[in-house]
Amino acid sequence: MTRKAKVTIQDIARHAGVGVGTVSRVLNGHPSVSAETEATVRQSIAQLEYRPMAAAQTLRSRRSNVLGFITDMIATTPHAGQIIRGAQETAWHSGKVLFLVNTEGDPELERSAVDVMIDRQVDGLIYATMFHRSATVPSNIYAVPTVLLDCYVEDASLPSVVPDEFSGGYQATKVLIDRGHRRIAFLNHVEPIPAQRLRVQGYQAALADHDIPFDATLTSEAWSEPRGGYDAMKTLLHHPQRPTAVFCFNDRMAMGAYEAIRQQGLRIPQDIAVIGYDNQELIAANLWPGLTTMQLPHYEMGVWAVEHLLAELPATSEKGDSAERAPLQVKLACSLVLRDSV
Amino acid sequence: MTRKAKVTIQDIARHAGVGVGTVSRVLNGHPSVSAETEATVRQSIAQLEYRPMAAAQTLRSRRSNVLGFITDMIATTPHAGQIIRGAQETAWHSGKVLFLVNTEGDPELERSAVDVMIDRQVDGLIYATMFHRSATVPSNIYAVPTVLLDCYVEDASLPSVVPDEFSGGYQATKVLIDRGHRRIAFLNHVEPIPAQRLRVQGYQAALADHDIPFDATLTSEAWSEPRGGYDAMKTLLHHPQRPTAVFCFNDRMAMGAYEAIRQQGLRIPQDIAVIGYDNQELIAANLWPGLTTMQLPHYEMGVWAVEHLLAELPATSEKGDSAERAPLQVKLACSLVLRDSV
DNA sequence: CTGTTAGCGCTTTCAG
DNA sequence: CTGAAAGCGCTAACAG
Repeated sequence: MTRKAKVTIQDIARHAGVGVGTVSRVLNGHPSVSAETEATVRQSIAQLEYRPMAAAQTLRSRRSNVLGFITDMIATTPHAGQIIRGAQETAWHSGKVLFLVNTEGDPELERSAVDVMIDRQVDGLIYATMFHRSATVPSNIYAVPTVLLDCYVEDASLPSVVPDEFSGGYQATKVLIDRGHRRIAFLNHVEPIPAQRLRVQGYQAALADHDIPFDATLTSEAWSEPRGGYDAMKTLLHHPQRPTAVFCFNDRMAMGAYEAIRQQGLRIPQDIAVIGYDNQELIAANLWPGLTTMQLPHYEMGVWAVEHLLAELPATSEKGDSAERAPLQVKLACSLVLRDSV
Repeated sequence: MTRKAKVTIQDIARHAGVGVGTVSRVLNGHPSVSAETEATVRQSIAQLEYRPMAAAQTLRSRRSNVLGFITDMIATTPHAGQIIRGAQETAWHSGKVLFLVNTEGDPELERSAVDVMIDRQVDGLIYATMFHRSATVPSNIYAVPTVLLDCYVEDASLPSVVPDEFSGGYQATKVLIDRGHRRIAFLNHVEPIPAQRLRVQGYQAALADHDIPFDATLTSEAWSEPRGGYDAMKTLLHHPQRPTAVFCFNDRMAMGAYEAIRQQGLRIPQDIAVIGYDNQELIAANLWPGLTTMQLPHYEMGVWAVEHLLAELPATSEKGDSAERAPLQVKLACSLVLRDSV
């Protein structure tokens, strides 16, 4: 294997008969280069297959064109993929690449992950969690432009993007209402996480907007697993005035609800309509009948995070200290995935 | 925000009263430094909270301590997470970090991803696919130490690590045989991919080893989805000599098989034992009864890939041109996940 | 064992 | 508009 020596900017300069400065200028799209010179240079670049060495650029310019992605989620959830994909694709289209570190949520690891990112001069950082929640970030993260994904800090000192759980809960409920249902049960998760609080609020708001009185006996809380959904649904099925529809906190609970409903000899959606949340393909698409559910904006959050990060970056090098405005706290809409359970 | 000036190796040298070379030496664990000097230097480093700048190190030493991870899979499968996690964690423990690029399998994108990796001086590359298959890699990948993950190139010119599908098929079948079953059906996938070919071979081998004649009427092929499993199972259930156990190509098919079995009023595992493949938590753990299945070595493949890559890297800088031995083609075992369906 | 000295490849003044 | 020159922070080769 011939050790093909690295082609440097010097080689291009020589080949094109110009100075290295000029080559650098065309490389960086600097305006003050005559069209003619630029053409020559570009040709040399193409001919010698020159590719600038990132480390040298970073050393000199202090910008790496790398974004750090720190998360606690890779292992745990199939959602992770979409978030990362959204982030990575968006970054790629801007000529950036992603450093990925999975911390499993270990604070010490998070801190050193941030340090490592800083050592590598990342242009910005994305801190993502595996489910929508309040987060505590390592303090050193403030040294780098950062956006929080699927989480937020209580003091809103960092921009963040999360799903709009309230409107998701509202929408899901409205689908049921629009189908003519009036007795709509809600099987909620037990832990007081944002999704748990907000989805049920959306549910109540939708009810209120359609003059349906809220009936507390139609709601219950359980672990958001098939088993929890099964148990909760079973109980609900014995309600003196059985609901005609049920909104489940997530698809896993819906899976359990399906089982309870089936065991009772009832049909979905004729006897009871079911709607879930999360659109976990493996469950939702494969249940019978297919589960109508709400899709979380994973991909979109990944996109937003990177776009926002890039927008915040100092356009040129030293100038324009950002206007110190309050960090955006963005909510992205969840979308309805219609199948056959309503 | 006070723009805290970067602490450089110069500052440390000055602070510790030594030359920069010495500082660099302790940083890189070079042996020829007196314990005393080293202590002083380390103290200065700690005191000034010095952290070396990666770009400068890379520029000078030509090693970035970064590994590239190119894949077509992020979006598509929940398996991806485990592979990435295995790779990332292993890399992290060796002080490396991962560049992640998802190509969706687009060859042109793959090629430029490799170029970008090279520009960034990655120490090595992992090329991972979303399911075990033969791959065609961009030719420029040969410029960097690379290991293939969950795929291989036909000419075996690159090291690769894949699951041992044959032994997995064997094991799964043996579990059934050990439970006393003799009429064991096999619901295979239709596409001629390695898993499809090898799992059934393992199945046949296990049968043969236990003096059970292979009965072709007990095997069938369908799309590896719940629907395919459902249909195939339904047919099988009308077999004049009904099987007492069924080995499904994957958990999705098993899911369909469950439905067919239930509709027939049969019980799992009393009337028919079922074993799947993939251990897709969402399905396998939540089916009732819990599905016994084979776990693919995702995490382990990630670990292996990184370890192998690191082992191949030139230990020092220029020396030791690797012995040009044939690239390893490794198979990693699948493991049994016992639940209640057998 | 350790200080000094070249650069690594590139960007960015500073003069023309 | 463009060439020349000065480093960015670090490592490695070379003298001591």
